[in-house]
Amino acid sequence: MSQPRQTGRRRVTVKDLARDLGMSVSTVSRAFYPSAIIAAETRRAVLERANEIGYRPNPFAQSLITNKTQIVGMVVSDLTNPFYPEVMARLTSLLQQAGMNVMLAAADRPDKIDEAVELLLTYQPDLMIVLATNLDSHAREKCEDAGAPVIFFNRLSADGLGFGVSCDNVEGARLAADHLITLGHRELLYVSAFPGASTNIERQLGFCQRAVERGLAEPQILEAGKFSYEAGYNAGLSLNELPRRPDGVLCANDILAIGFVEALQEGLGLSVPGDISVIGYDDIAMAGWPSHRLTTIAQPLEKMMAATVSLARELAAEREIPQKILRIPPGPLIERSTVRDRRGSGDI
Amino acid sequence: MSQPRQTGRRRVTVKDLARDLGMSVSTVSRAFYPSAIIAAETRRAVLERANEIGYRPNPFAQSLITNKTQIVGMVVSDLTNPFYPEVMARLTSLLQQAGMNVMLAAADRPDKIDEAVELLLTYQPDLMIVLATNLDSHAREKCEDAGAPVIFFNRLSADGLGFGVSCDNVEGARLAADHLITLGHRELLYVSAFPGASTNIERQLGFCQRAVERGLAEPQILEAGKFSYEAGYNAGLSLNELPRRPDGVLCANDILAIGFVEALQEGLGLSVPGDISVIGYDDIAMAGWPSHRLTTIAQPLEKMMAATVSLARELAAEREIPQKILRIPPGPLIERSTVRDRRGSGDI
DNA sequence: CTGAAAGCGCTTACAG
DNA sequence: CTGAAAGCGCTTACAG
Repeated sequence: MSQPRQTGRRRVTVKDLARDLGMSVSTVSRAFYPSAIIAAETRRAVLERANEIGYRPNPFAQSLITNKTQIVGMVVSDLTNPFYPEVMARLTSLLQQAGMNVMLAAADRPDKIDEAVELLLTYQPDLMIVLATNLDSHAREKCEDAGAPVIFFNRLSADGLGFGVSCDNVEGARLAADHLITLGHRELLYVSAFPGASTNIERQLGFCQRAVERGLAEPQILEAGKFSYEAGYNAGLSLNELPRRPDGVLCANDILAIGFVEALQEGLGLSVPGDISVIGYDDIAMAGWPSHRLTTIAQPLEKMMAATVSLARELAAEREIPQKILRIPPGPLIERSTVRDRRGSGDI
Repeated sequence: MSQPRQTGRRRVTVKDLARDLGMSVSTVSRAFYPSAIIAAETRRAVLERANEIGYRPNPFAQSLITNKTQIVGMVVSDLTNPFYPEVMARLTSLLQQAGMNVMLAAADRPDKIDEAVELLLTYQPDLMIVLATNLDSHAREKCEDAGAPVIFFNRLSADGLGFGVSCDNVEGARLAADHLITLGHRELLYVSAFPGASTNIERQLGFCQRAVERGLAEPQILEAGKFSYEAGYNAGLSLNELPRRPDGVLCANDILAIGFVEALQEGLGLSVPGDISVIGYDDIAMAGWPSHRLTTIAQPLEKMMAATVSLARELAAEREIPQKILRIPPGPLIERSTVRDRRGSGDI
């Protein structure tokens, strides 16, 4: 049963299959390329027999010639935000169904991501997908020089170059502002995460913009610094340092919001939504748990992933594609229990 | 700046480097193999120049000859348990530092994992690591036949074959039982997750075993069915169907415990630890959040990962290694706020 | 210690 | 439509 590993039966090659079929290797090889010129009957025979004896072209040998690897590199760094692991698994699964394989580049510290990418590049991925972190322009250029265009998922490259798939965060944040304002909130706050992240920038922009459009003062900003539970918690603890006590807040994302709310409740003894209303962004599974019941803006995840996969297919086919940013409309606002109706509660 | 992709500068090859140095390709090639026979000075010169002009051996061409790919396949399925994403990222990072690259096989449904593995196998990984899911014996054999031994992380193969790295779950669960019993709990319950998972089986075993050793009745068992928040929540809701009301419970893992506790509190209006004490297993970050403050048995994660990486290195070096299971002693019991001292509270 | 040559498993002009 | 040949970028006996 479990033979010594060495002995593992030798992989079957084109030669074996060709001999078996009494054909040349050229012909056999052609059967695997839909656009190759070969008799239909011959192709059928080859494919059938290949299946029987378990032949699959060796992708390494293939890529030596075609310069395509069917490998997509996935760059991740901080998987602490529960939004990403699921995306990662689903995306990988979809990509595999499309015949591509994903290779990972990971680093504990964002500044060490460069090395990881470099190693990955060695395998000449057809393209890269960046998740849960960012790539500086230098690293992005390195990828492109190596022939691998990069797709930024749920975030844009700082310099606006590269491909991108993300939802309309400005619009999503406006939804949040509208919800709060309509329900009578008058003193708004935005809890900011990593200041350089496009998602953060856009959400802040949409939220503030909509607030002044509707006649409120410019919302206050609290810098949490990162998209994490801890950052949200610490931000919550520092609420009292703000010049004015807010009654409605949008956090840069759900995990931040969850930490923020807990700090308000446990640390400051405030009630959410009694004293303050809080909205998140993403609609991660946890946001629906009884312990959080966080009102939030959903991400159009299915559409974002589908867009990413179809972009990946195009890119892998090496059609010359101009860089572009795909914008998906934001998901709806999901009402749960962290926002209260403050109309007629005695404010102006 | 951003030239058309086609034009990307051609990758530099051994030939280029050899010509540049005025040496043969054989010599240049040898410089990259520590065990190859080559003059020290020659090697230095080659390596230095390679670095300057950015030459790296093409791993595809290499593997065609060496039959080693430096690729480790990572099989994942359900990333819903927060225990795994971090392991995945850290492990990948460590493996990369050791010069290996990880390729992912993912599936939404566990029963579709086979296809994903098959596709991955095409790239002839040197070994496989199975995370957050299981592989049936058939799939495992397929991997081994393809020359890729498999390491099960935090779980054992159902048939006990393959390599494994996991903590001593029996011992960990005994710790939990001891803690509960010493603090005066008398009616114990084990909340079981996926019945076939070795972790689940071992934890149940250790817990029950220790309880009867210390003179208690055999603990009751509640079947949650999966390692997930939802499963734990539903199990919690069905607490009243148990013949006897437990006062101390061990859940198969943290995420299950968190769901379980929330159901008790929100659904049944019980107090934890007032009415019932609950212990988890893993010590995921979330267990320490103010909203949960879950008492739990920590996993010796660092050691488990280090053991996995060193096993991976051995396996990649193709030394003939007999299959073995690495057992790490469990981490300590972390006391937080879901267990109460019941001594002298009026029981027997 | 170094170089010329064969060969890994494939694809793809080039003839026929 | 099919086959023989060259070649992708490497490594590794084999001579020297």
